[in-house]
Amino acid sequence: MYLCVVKLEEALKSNKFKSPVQKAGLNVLYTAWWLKTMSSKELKNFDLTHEQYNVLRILKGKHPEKMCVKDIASRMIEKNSNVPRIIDRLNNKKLIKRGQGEIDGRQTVMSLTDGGIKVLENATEALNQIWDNSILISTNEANDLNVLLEKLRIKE
Amino acid sequence: MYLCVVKLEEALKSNKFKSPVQKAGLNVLYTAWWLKTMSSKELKNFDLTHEQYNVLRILKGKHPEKMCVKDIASRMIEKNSNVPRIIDRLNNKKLIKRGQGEIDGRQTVMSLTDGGIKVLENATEALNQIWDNSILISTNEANDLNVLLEKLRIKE
DNA sequence: CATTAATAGGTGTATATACATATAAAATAA
DNA sequence: TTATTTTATATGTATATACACCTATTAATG
Repeated sequence: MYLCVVKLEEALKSNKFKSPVQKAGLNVLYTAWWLKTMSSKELKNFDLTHEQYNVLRILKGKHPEKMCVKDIASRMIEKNSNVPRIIDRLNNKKLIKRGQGEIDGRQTVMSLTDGGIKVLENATEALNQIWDNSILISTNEANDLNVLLEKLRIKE
Repeated sequence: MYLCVVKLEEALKSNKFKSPVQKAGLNVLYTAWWLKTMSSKELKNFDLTHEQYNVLRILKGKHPEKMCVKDIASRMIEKNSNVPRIIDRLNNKKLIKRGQGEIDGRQTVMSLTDGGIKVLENATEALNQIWDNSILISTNEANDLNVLLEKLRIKE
């Protein structure tokens, strides 16, 4: 199974990398796909996509305060996510409630419903378990990884 | 601009991470988005998406040999890519030519056209330059990153 | 105040992802 | 050889991404 492949060379059936730096970039892309696929499989049990889960998690951070679309968007991992449409789907499933902003009439504001909180809690527990069981690096290694990834993203 | 944000805490406007390991996972996801967005902006100049470029690059690896859909799919970074449809678009743009497999009649086989080679070369040059200018880690750091990412993907 | 500019969000389109199902050819078993 | 299973690919659908453009407000400016 693809999810168990370790070496990037095996995963991409290639060992022609321009440089260790290019390989690291491809390795980040592949690892992200690996993480996302693993998470999505679990979230499917809760009828959630990765992005829908992400919006619920963000709303939880301010609960019971309401948040507007822009605030949510700025906290998404993938910044080009189309939040209004993800919101639509969560609203259809009654996991959030949505209304007009009272101070600023342009804003659409939303907050979790009780059902949304419940689903989020269960999904989070399942997801944490999957990550704990599947990501077997040590805390020190995780810290090193965080340093390197942030170094990678530095632009002068 | 988002693309210049360094710290994950800033990027996600959050500093509530369950653990360094969880943060590392989110960091991988965010860094992948960062890399993809940067690359896509450049590829747009060549009327290519990231995935279309990926297929061209894979075909180049065997050129002038033909490759079938399955072979291409197995080399994609994102394994759930729907290769037949990406192929369709490359074929419409005449960057590849497509035909029936001669040995195995089920297969669709394709290879780069001269135009495809040209576009790929130009896009690759531009992309390499962007990566070289934007990813400023050292070779040693890249090697460390590769080790850590592969460690992260180990399942028992 | 009236006009103009900026902002928040909605909507449309092309492409991609994730996954289920369909179809035809090939491999295998009976 | 015929029937069955497997394999390679195509296709359909729901959701997401990336981005352009539209509308309603709010903010800024003369």
